[in-house]
Amino acid sequence: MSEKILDALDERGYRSTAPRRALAAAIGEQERHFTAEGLRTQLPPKLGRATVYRTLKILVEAGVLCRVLLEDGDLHYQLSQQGHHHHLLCVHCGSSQDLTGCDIEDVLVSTSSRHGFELSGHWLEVYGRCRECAKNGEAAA
Amino acid sequence: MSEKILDALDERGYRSTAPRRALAAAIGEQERHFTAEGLRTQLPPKLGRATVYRTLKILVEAGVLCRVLLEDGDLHYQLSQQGHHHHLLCVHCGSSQDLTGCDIEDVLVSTSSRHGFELSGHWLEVYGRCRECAKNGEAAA
DNA sequence: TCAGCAAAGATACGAGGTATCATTTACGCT
DNA sequence: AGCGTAAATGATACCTCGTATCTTTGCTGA
Repeated sequence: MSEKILDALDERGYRSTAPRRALAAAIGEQERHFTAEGLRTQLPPKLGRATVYRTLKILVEAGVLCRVLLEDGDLHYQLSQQGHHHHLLCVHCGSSQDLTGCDIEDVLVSTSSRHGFELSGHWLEVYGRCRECAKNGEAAA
Repeated sequence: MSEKILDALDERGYRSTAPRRALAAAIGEQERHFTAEGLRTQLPPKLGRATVYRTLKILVEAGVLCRVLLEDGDLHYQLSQQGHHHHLLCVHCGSSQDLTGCDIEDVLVSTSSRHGFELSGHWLEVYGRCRECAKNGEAAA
């Protein structure tokens, strides 16, 4: 996984450095969406704060990572599908799945045009319970 | 307009104070979504920063205001329709319209359930050009 | 191998927001 | 109307997240 990240950097002309390799490795180990500061705690303290933020920014621009907006407004990061997609965020266990084949585009276009609105983009996050938590929750919720 | 804000506070048992009346009046005058700091510049400097943030928070919880997420990640506030709705944000002139009668709910429910996901909420912002800007833009864009 | 430029790390800064706490003020009660 | 109490305020300190600056380090192509 971390190789894919490093390759993406390489392709864009970014240099391969020790801090970036450490970051790529750490990101590869994340099982969930994560924050910049959370990631930092899993890295050598030597690795500067600015470097973490700089690298995350680059990776988002490169499409390797995407931002995830949690229900409480916290901004997290996670490995991304290429291209446009949305997230199903489980409010119970915190997991997330990517929602590809998003058919809301069509609805949005037609709804917007009814308002005379010429659509150029949108941001959507979906909150709820994932399959696992919904199943377990039937008894406990 | 500001009376409606004050009434909403009263209904919830909040006291009517001079700072709150000033805030309500200022909010009533906003023609667009605004930020906490932007609002503050239109208020007597005497009025504390904490008071502004505290009051905005209360008003969001009361449903009087809603948060608007701009495309660049900035968080703004604006007077809200009661209940669930979304925003059409014009990236050109900065205006916003509320999008009621949102038919994406149905699409979301069915799409989510295909993933075994039990939907509880969502956050959607739509970006594009409003009728005015689209019209003027045909020549200039 | 070494010059040049990208990147790192340290640090300071800034925005936006919250916690604390002493003082002030609204308002229900009599 | 006056009073006691709890709520609200304003000042201030603090926190988080992120960016700007600047010197030093180190990757990489010729």
